[in-house]
Amino acid sequence: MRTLAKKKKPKVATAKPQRRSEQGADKRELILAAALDEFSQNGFASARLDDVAKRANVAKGTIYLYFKDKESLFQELLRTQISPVMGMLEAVLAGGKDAKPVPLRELAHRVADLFVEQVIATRRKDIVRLILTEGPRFPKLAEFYYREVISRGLGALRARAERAVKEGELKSDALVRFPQLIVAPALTAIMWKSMFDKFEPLDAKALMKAHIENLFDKEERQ
Amino acid sequence: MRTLAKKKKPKVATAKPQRRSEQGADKRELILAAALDEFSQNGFASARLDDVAKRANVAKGTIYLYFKDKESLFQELLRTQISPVMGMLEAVLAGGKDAKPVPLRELAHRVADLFVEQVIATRRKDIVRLILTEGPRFPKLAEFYYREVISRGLGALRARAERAVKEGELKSDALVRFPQLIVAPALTAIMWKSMFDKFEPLDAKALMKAHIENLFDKEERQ
DNA sequence: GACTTATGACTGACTAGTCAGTCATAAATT
DNA sequence: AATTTATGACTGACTAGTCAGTCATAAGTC
Repeated sequence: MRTLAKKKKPKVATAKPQRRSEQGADKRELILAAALDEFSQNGFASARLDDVAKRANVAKGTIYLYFKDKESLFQELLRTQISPVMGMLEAVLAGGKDAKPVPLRELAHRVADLFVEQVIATRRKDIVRLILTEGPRFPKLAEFYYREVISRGLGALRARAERAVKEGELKSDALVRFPQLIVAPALTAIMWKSMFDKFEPLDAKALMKAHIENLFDKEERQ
Repeated sequence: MRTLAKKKKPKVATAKPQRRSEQGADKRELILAAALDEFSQNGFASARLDDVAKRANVAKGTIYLYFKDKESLFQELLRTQISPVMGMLEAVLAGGKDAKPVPLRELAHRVADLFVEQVIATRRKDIVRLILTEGPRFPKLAEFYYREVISRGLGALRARAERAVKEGELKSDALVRFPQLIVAPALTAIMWKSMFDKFEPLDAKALMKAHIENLFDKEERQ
């Protein structure tokens, strides 16, 4: 028995694809990509690590050099893949914090565009779907997401909605009480695309646009 | 192999809790109820039929007297539990078909109430969640739902929205193009309740009310 | 710079455990 | 006693996780 095998995670700090097999895209990334495919196709329980390994062109044991077990691989996948989006989201929400205040309506369009382009149109939508579908069975994950993504995102939206009410951009406080209403159609779009798109394709961008116009248009129609 | 086991379904027509063990709620129903618990707690793949049997106070073999296999049990569960709701829904949507036309706004409130009371507040919300989460892995099921529930429901909503536009109740055709927008928050509420309710409880009824007011309120504000 | 030794990333056959589905037998019913 | 309904021990397919061994490369030695 290898006495040190416990906390392995080699190269965690370097991030360089070093030595042996120079084309060597980092194995870790290969495995994560393969895992996304398998998990989003089969769900956590039915996904086989043998298949992940095969897809990543790696032996099964290699997975265990980089991840403690199946669940760690899964959770790490879901955690790491969202942070870039959160970064962008925060940038968008912050934009206009200082100088001229961007109207909430404009902000909503930007957030929607970001979401459509960076999530719904990419494989990240599968990440979101996995969180929605497997979340209830992984309390740690649900808590992480609530803390890091949901409460932050909705908190920011709520703050902007509050300001919009004060400044007269919004007449109703519905969005302050339920900022979820701003993003609800985005979730619906994700679920739709993964189940019903083959029967009736959905234009997510148009959907979000129509939704936001619904929320704001009438405000301005005197 | 029992040659008849294929299309078994004993007593399928009677629907009476008959004979033996007079407290005897029909075994079939017992099994379905237990299955809902296990499946919604663990998902299809991780749910164990041993546990379903235990919960239903029945031997494992008994399950196979009533259902062909695990997947049949699952699919039948999801199919049968929604039809009563569809019945109610159709009643609501038909109400006002003949005499005085109920405004779409009023209709939306009724649909929302129905959904909140009959689905979100009950164990049926778990049925919907299972459909959303497992649907992609059961194409037959997804197709069934699209055909029997989604396209019908959205079709009805779309027709009413069209009329509302013609009659001036709605200024925008957004709801005609995307009737999904009417129900999106309901799905969000279901997902929220199963993942985040313990961190931040959501008042689904108030959410739906705020949403519908958002959609219609401003139309009428001169 | 050739030759030897050391390293550790990588492999995949193997183990131990799980669970859907079966079936010989028993109980209940008619 | 014949038939229907129920039981639960059992089987076999499947898979997460392990670990002894391999080998490409790096480091040390002359």
